Amino acid sequence: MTGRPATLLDVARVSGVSKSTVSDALQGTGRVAEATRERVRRVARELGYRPNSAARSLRRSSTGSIGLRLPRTATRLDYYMSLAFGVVERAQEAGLDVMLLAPGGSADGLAARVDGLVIVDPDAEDAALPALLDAGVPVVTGERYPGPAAAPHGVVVCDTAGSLNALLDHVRERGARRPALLAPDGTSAWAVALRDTAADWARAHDTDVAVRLVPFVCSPAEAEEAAAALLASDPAVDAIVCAPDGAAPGVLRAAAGAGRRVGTDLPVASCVDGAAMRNATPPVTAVDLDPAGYGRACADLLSDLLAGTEQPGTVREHPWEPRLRDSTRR
Amino acid sequence: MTGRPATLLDVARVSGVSKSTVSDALQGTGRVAEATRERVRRVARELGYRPNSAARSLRRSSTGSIGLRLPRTATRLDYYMSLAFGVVERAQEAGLDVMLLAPGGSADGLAARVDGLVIVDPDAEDAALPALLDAGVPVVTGERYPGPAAAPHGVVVCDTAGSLNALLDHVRERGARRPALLAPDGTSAWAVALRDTAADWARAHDTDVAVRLVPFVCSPAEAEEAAAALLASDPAVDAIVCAPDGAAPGVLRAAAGAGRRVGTDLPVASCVDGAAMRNATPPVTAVDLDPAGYGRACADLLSDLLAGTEQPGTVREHPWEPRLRDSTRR
DNA sequence: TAGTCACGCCGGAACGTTCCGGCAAGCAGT
DNA sequence: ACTGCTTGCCGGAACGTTCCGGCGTGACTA
Repeated sequence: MTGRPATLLDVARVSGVSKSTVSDALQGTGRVAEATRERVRRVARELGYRPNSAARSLRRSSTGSIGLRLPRTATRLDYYMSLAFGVVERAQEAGLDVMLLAPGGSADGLAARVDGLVIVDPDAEDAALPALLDAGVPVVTGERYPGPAAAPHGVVVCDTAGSLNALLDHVRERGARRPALLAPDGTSAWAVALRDTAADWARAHDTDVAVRLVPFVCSPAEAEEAAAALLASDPAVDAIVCAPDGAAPGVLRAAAGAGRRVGTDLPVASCVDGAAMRNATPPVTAVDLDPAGYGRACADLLSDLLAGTEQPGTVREHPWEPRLRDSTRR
Repeated sequence: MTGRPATLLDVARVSGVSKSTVSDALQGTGRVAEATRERVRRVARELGYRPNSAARSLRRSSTGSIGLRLPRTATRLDYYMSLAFGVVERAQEAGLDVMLLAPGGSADGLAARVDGLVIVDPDAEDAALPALLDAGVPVVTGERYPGPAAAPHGVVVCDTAGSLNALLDHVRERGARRPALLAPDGTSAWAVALRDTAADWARAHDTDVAVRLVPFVCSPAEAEEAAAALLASDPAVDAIVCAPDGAAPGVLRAAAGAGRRVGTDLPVASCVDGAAMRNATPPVTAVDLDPAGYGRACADLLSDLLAGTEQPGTVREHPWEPRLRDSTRR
């Protein structure tokens, strides 16, 4: 039982065949009589045989693992954690291990240790990304890479425009005629898409959407200030949609401060769901980005790419789901 | 530049020595003239040589990577994410890769793929843990393992009792004479330590600490209900310390509902810091468990164990830090 | 009866590294 | 000049797997 682990050769000796046959029997490759295959399997099980992954990697020149790189961000950590678990689960189904990469770390010799890479929310500012994208292994990014480097082999995107439209339509249905958007500043793909979408929606509905910029990583205090200024300068605003997570609680406070009742005369919604939305008073309507599913989708695409069952350059879309809560209920 | 990656043999050929010498030169092992060593290093750099980790693992029979297992918990995800990054950073310094393990997954053949394991907040209910602890590789747990299995080779603990005492002392300094504790139910090591500590502190200060049980994973709504009941049934309570994260916002709401002013006549503090504490109104005094540092400490102990510079059975303590905020300010 | 073919299995060579034993040359001490 | 030691380097064997070519056997065909 204990002692040095059983090798292919041990199994071969015990079951009275050659190591090649054992390998074939266990892998399902080559030509092996069904009876032999069964016997070998049984012996392997009895000896507790575990293939040595290092030897296998060496021979196959593939490591059986993928790298996962997450952004180092103060907020949204729980979102990324769920996403990471999604990646791990899907990867495991494909027999792949997941290596967690340091958010700041370099690509140093990484290509030799992973078969592929999942990079979540790639940032144009991240100096290590070009090297990672060029590491010689398939790369899937979660959201598009806005930076200057080779395009990844696969991308999984979320329909930012669609979800913001849905939110705006929703508050309009609730009677809002002049919704406002607390949008993130900066030139990230997400921020730009949000602002464009708000403008398009306003045009389509022949109205205005007041856009107030807040920091990309937005504390409730900053959001409160922005929302308070918004409500003070433009009292006609009759709904607030806020984009960065962490912003909604601040908006709620600003609304209370301005004497507006959230849900009844001021619907509030958020583009990003999370514990803070569910637990706010009142709970805030939000778009659920399904981080675990998103992670699964990334790993899924990467494993298809690795298996060759999907073309490089593929872009897949991951669905979102509105969560309607009291903050937009009359 | 591109093409198949350079091997030891390539470097050897170019620099005119044998592969053994190249290996020795690059590893710093064996006896190599300084001039030769320098030349080999230069050639290796020029050829872009990266050691093949599979081959190295095979030969050394060590994989160069450790496994990280996190609990699957709805709350505290951001805490665990920071912790994970801490593990990765420290592991990287030791030249180790970190494999993220699926929270639910089994130990299946894992020992063959990692040199060691970090298991965070091991749960007695977790059926896979005994197998993991017995996987044949060194294991470090973050917090003690309360279950029935071999003890891990290393443990990093946080001084729960000390931090709760500090919090109770702090509110007492602020004038509280009859503090209450919202404690987690269940028999986890943490929950038990908290309740015992509260009893000890009460005895030492010749007073009572009203203890109200809330779920281990506690939503603000549940905490609000518990706190409201507490304040209603025992109006003499003049401070509330809450243990599970996520509870404090509910306590704040309950206090407002009972007409108490947090910070002035009702200090509130939390045993676990987080974004929700910092961003609450008022911000809540809490114990900062420094998750990233905690993760580093776990990886640090494991790497010492792997290097043989630390004895199996070692228990190390990770320091905590009080964060005093307005919720306990007069 | 000979030729052909599929089947079942085997041997050996890789994969790229580390590590051990050994060998030649140089140098000091007898 | 012989011994003994150190220095610098090398060859080869191992690690455990996969994969390719090949070989004997029996069945089927002509």
